[in-house]
Amino acid sequence: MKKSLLLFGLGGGLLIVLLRLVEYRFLVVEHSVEIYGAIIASVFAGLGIWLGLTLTRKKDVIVVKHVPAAGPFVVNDAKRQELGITPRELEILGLIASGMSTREIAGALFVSENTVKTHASRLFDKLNANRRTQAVQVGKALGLIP
Amino acid sequence: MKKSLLLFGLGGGLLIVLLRLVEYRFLVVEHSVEIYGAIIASVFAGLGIWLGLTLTRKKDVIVVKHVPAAGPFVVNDAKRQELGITPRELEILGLIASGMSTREIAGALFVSENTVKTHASRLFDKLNANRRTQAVQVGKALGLIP
DNA sequence: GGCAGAATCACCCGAACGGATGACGCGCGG
DNA sequence: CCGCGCGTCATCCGTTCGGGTGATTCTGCC
Repeated sequence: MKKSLLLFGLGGGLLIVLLRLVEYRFLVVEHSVEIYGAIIASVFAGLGIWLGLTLTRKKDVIVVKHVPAAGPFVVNDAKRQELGITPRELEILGLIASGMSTREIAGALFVSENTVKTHASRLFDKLNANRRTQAVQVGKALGLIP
Repeated sequence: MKKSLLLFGLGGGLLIVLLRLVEYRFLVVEHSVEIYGAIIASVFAGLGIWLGLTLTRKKDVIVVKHVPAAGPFVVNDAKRQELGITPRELEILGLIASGMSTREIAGALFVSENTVKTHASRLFDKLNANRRTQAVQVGKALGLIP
């Protein structure tokens, strides 16, 4: 924090000196005072914002309590069919959401990893996802998984 | 927030006009440019600080969509600290859960991908996860994320 | 004023994942 | 019977992840 203030001060000083040095070269023309002022204003406004942010950061921390969830989950079958997602694919989605890897899923379902990958690919396609985490997120949003 | 910006702009404009009006009355003396600049700098630095503060206070306005009886979510801070998970790591967890890739997260937080990877690694460590989907699942189970 | 915890960034490597494509078998309905 | 949807399996290739290590800067706190 001290460093921030120091930098701010130095920056300000430097800017003023700098502007002073060039004022008769580029800036002092008819009515240039406004321009000069505007530049200083902009720069210092920016610096001020930065300083304000730097000085006051670190304060979030939210408190809370846990929310017990809703009733028993039922799949949104309408949505499922609407998107053309097959039961098997939905099954894979569930397992993905539970944090399992492709290999683990293959093992659990007694199929090859390639098969799981294929299902997953088609699933991602139908969900407009290209990452499994994204697929999970979308799946939840659509009520396909708990 | 829009209002803040508006006020800021208006204030700035007014100040410039004001300074312009009085510049030949009180300020234009020998070497007054520095004084003029310093005043503007100070004022705008102050304004910037204020703006920065105003703009960034209160920023958690998450969603909570169509879920039936679930109250607004709040982090299980006890659990967080118990596991030694830092706020930053928790932030990364949230973004991961929302389906973002490492690269996207890096872009969103204005840090390098390496940094995100480091946070994620430590996070997985603390959550005993070795896949991001697993981390998400565990995180949800512990009430760290919605 | 210095130490401990964070946050930041970097590089490497092997494993996992995602995308594209092709193929085969099976059951069901026209 | 033939097509179609579904489930199954495969290979290739490029990208992303995860894990390991190390280093530097801030920042909070005693």
